[in-house]
Amino acid sequence: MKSPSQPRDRGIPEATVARLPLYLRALHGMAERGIATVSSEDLAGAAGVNSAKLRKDLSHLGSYGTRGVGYEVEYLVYQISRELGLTQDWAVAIVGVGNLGRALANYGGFVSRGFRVAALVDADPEVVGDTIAGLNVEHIDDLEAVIVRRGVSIVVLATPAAAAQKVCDRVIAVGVTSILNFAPVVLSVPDGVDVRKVDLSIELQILAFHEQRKAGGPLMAVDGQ
Amino acid sequence: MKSPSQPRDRGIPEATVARLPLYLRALHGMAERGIATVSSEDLAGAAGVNSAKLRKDLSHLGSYGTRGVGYEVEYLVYQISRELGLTQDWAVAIVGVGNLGRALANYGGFVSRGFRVAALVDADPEVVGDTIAGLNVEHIDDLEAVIVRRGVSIVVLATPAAAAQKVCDRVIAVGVTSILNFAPVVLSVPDGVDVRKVDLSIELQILAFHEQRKAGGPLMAVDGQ
DNA sequence: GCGACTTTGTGCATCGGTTCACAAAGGGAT
DNA sequence: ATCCCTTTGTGAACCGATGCACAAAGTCGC
Repeated sequence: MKSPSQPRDRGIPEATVARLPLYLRALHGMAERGIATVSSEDLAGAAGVNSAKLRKDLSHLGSYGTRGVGYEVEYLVYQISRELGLTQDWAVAIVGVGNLGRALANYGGFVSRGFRVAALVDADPEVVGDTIAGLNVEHIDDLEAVIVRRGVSIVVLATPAAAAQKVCDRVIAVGVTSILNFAPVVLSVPDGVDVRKVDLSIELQILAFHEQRKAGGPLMAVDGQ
Repeated sequence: MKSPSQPRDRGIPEATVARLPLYLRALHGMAERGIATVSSEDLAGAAGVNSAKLRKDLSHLGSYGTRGVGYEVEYLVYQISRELGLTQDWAVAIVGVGNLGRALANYGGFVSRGFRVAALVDADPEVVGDTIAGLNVEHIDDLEAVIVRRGVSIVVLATPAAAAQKVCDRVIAVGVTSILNFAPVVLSVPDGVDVRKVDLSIELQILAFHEQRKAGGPLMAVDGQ
């Protein structure tokens, strides 16, 4: 009783969602090299995952493969893009134009498909008014107005830790529900708001942990207790 | 028959390892504010996790709490730091000094404790020889020599996608087993090498997915098939 | 010194995610 | 038209992580 070739399941597992962009990237590469169809085995290889997992992931979107053949690259690109919401474009605001914010603004790669940096905002009068990556840096006092005027729906927080929660509260107050946080703080947000965090320091610490393990475990402390 | 107050379990769950830096950050904040002891409830709150989870995480390191009281902040900071390997300092090399690499080099915050940027490497003759964040940028041809000479054990890849795998192979060849990858590619590495990846584009795509859901699900395509 | 109170550490049930392994489905050759 | 080969889609077992709920352990006041 299931209609075939239709996205049916509204509830896609979070782990699957996190991998879809990976598949999409691999597929884009294949499309560029003129590959028309791909098997789950090959695509999984390119994305660095297990083929069974890939098939199960894709099965959550619908039945888009052909048994005995594989998946049509272009079609799959479209389906995944649509599922991820990349067929529309998203206006992103970057708040905090320090080292990192500036790098993000200039880093063309990450706004490749579907995303557009629509505003830069900072508190430092020294940088407000500057043009970075073709955009005028606006003052933090105008935060709400800028968000609304530019139709921003995703905010990237690249402020100092101390300012992040405040900015976060303000953008949520004007309806933003998606935040990418680079500040090293745990943001507290109401239900319905998604926060993803990127913390370089944490990543390094995790690496250090494993590195230490490989080097022979935590040093046995000489002190008895 | 278990010795109390000793780190006993050599196998700490990966999920726990990923949260330890979070606890550590919260604890540092508390130490600075002069808080001497903290309950699992409070610490969990500050780290944004459930208190049962926090207690179970800490229990993997040993029995460092006092029932009826809580955890001693300074002591716990030390134990977690030691477990994560932050009592020694780690020399980090940043390969690729473009927008992002430069921002990372200048971003003092993330090298706060235990980490030290020991080398910057790039392929562009234009930037080789420049001084960034007090460090001389060295040429990619000298990559291996620099890694060895400076005792680098963690490499941060901030190169263009096309160059990442090559650099990765080379640093692994001279013994590096911990890599933090910012390039949007899936690195293939031998067993025993840890790679963690940070991909801004992927994070945005995940946010877009949820944002679209909130806005009423993927648009029902008008075309029948 | 004792009892009430607080908070840890953990056994257990549960859940989401991964992996295996195979039946079902399609394509292509003869 | 039929058979064989390839590859998908998925049922089911497994595995790690989560969260509840409580006994054990310790503190503090009297």
